[in-house]
Amino acid sequence: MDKYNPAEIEAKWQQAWKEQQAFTAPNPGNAGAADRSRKSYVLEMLPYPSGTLHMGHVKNYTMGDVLARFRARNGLTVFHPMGYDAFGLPAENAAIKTGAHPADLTRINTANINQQLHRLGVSIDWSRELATCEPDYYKWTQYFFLKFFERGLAYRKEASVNWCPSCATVLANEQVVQGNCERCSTAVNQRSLAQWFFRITDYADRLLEDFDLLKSWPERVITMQRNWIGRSEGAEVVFRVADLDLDIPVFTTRPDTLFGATFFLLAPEHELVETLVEGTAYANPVRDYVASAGMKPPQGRAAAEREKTGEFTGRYAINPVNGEPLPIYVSDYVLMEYGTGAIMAVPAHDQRDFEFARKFDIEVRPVIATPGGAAAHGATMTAAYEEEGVIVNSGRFDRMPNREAGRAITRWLSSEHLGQAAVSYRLRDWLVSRQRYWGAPIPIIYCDRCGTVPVPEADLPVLLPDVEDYAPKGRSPIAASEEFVNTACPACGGAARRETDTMDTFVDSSWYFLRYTDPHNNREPFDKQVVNYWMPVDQYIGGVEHAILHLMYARFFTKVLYDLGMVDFKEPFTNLFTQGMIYYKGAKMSKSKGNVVNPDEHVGRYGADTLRLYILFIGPPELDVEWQDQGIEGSFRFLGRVWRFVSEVIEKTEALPQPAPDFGSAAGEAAALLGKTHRVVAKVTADISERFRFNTAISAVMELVNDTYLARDALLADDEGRVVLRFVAETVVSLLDPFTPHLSAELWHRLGNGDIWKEPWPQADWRRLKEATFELVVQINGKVRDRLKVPASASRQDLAAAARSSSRIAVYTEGKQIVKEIIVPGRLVNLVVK
RNA sequence: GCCGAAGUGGCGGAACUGGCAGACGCGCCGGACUCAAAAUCCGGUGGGGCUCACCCCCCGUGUGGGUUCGAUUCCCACCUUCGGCACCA
Repeated sequence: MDKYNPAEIEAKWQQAWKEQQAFTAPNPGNAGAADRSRKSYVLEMLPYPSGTLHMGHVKNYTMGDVLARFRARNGLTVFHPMGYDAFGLPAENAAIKTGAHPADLTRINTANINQQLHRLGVSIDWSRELATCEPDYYKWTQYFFLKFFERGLAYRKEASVNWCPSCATVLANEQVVQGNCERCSTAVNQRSLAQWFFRITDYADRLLEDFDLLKSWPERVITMQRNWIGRSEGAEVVFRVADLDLDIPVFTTRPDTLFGATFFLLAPEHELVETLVEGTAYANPVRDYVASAGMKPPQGRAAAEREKTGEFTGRYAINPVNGEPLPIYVSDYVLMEYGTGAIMAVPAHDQRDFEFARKFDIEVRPVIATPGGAAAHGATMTAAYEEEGVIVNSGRFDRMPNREAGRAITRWLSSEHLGQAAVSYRLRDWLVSRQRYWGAPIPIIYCDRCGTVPVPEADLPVLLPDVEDYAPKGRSPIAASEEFVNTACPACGGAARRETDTMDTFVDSSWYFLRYTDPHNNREPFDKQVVNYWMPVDQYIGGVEHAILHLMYARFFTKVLYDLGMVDFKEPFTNLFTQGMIYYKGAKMSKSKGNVVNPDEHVGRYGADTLRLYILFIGPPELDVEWQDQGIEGSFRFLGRVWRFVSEVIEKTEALPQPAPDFGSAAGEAAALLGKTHRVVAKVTADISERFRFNTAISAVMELVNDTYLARDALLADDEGRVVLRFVAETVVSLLDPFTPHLSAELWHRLGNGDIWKEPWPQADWRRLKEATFELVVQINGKVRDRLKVPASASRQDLAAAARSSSRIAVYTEGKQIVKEIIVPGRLVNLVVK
């Protein structure tokens, strides 16, 4: 018997898969293409090629591979492609440091990751491999930008935007975490710049509605997106400024409190601030206030605990419901980015307004009383009343429940043309410009005569030019390339300049899953029939850190493409699984903390199969788990145990009579082991397909191997036993295949069979699942007092009788009365005694 | 502050619909094999008590209550940890 040598067999089978193109999935119309009802698109989030794969990647790709291999062996045509999210800052920053070209660095890194993925043995259709930084990919990213532009979904505007001083580029709202850059954690500040946006806000309602189309998305991911979109229903109400010919609309979710408004607020950035104070004595203090608000970092301004500040403008806004003049203040707790940048303030029913009113000594006027009681007194209230209640002090709306009053007031405003029902969103348009080098150039040309002109489709791709210096200087490095910038206007032929910003790399990854379906198409981004055949993705797997960013952008992109008639589906990812992180020494693995476990080292020492097995055995895949250095040793030992057991079976069963005898006569230990085998088949199948519980699937196979070792000597004694052992060996090898494909391929072959990845998945024989006897638990008053071996066929009466006649039970029932019997067939009998 | 997830042996974790808590693995202890060691195989391993021959009893799933014949599982309150959002009108 030779020793388990993972290095040797893994190289051998990886070579075999490569030569046979074992995991190539043919497109419709080609030989071997399956009926669409049998397709399964299994996808893991594509890696950013930053040098090497880390353990999170190993977990992600192993999980995807287990599903892909499992589904393939269950008769599905599996589509399992891979690519690289290859544009982005790390390569560019490395280029700045070393002087190498980002393209060269990226090529080295993607090649390395390709090698690592091959060494992991993942069943990828490599014929569809792509990198988002290749011109034949980003040509189509630019093409989509033009399509968005045509539809008015890509637009340029001057706006206050997030600026990361360290990355020297602007960021989308989604890429600012707690006021810091999502990538480098530097504090983000605001700059006013002309930038390109995608109109994702137009799709806010559809992004919300279509959650209904998503199956098995984790609730928390949907909740995070829902909160991020932040839809609020309310009303827009127009206030007129006294003495000036000016109307200012406000958005409110509480039209029911309109009669309680006692002042009015503008955001410091509001365009009418200057108009209100110009030429008055209030001008200078207000201007000073606006200027100081602009200096504050946004996260400081957003602190709820901060004391309210503001400045009176000397002007008054007329409350449309009662004609009352409300003093207009400027305050930085009003955000220009939300609603209209102006609010009516109702201190009695909004805590923020309440704090402001107390500080500036403004009247607090309650208009909602507690449901059965009275309204508070504005002068003595210590906090705003934000609960539901009954309307008071509001003229003819008095005594209405407040929610109903809100609707009635909105209707009245609408009929008087003073306002209407309105919806507001927290979601902002997606800022896609980046002032960096390593990304897809935005295909736009600026002409003095013709204005903003899209690059004609025939001229795509707009190639990224080579430049001398990649260092960020607050504008894109490609702006330094005269050759690139200066061009002819496609409309008039006159001198014009190219846009020099590149696109956010999240644009690249918003459609890569579509390109996989038709990656070599050079006439269009993909063939419509082909994309509709493979899409949507049946199972998407990735980290929860993309809950909002990538997953929302990709959903948006897909909806736009649907509207363009390019795809026939509205959602890209039908099922989503978000994996937990791997911790080490109590913390996330990170280079700066120095607690990184390198996958290559473990593949080198134990082999890929051991690593794959261990990373799934360690715990439930959706939870964060702790990496244990000694734990992987156990997985390696287990595979050695499987290897020795199967090798021994091969030796001892060579001379078996052919054809093999039927199991029908199996009895005793042979029958017990057969039963166990079928139960394990059923459990592993269910754990993989229904629950994603790979850890318990693996432990079930371990149990089977343990049982087999104990029964081995007895079973080797006769032919019938040997036949059973051989069956168990084949089943173990087959069940492990999704987890340890190299080991299984090798042992399956040695057992005298063909290629295991082409074999059907084992089926549990339902007749053998049931055990002949079971252990009946007998409880007295809920405490376990005895266990009895009883036949599985025993009736309820039999169980009760068996329980009562137990000598151990007699001790507890003697001299007492059995007041109740609870009988759970197949499990227990509980006797309640008094 | 609001929303969500999680708290089980020395450690990672299991217990699927309310029914034997601790499967499986790590670690540790003991035995077999060996001149010896490694590897391997077998057994033990929540805490406490006992007439400790493994018979039996008590306690035990973050804390305190509740529902139930019976609760890791359901309900209420609280504590801790981790994620998300956070002056969004």
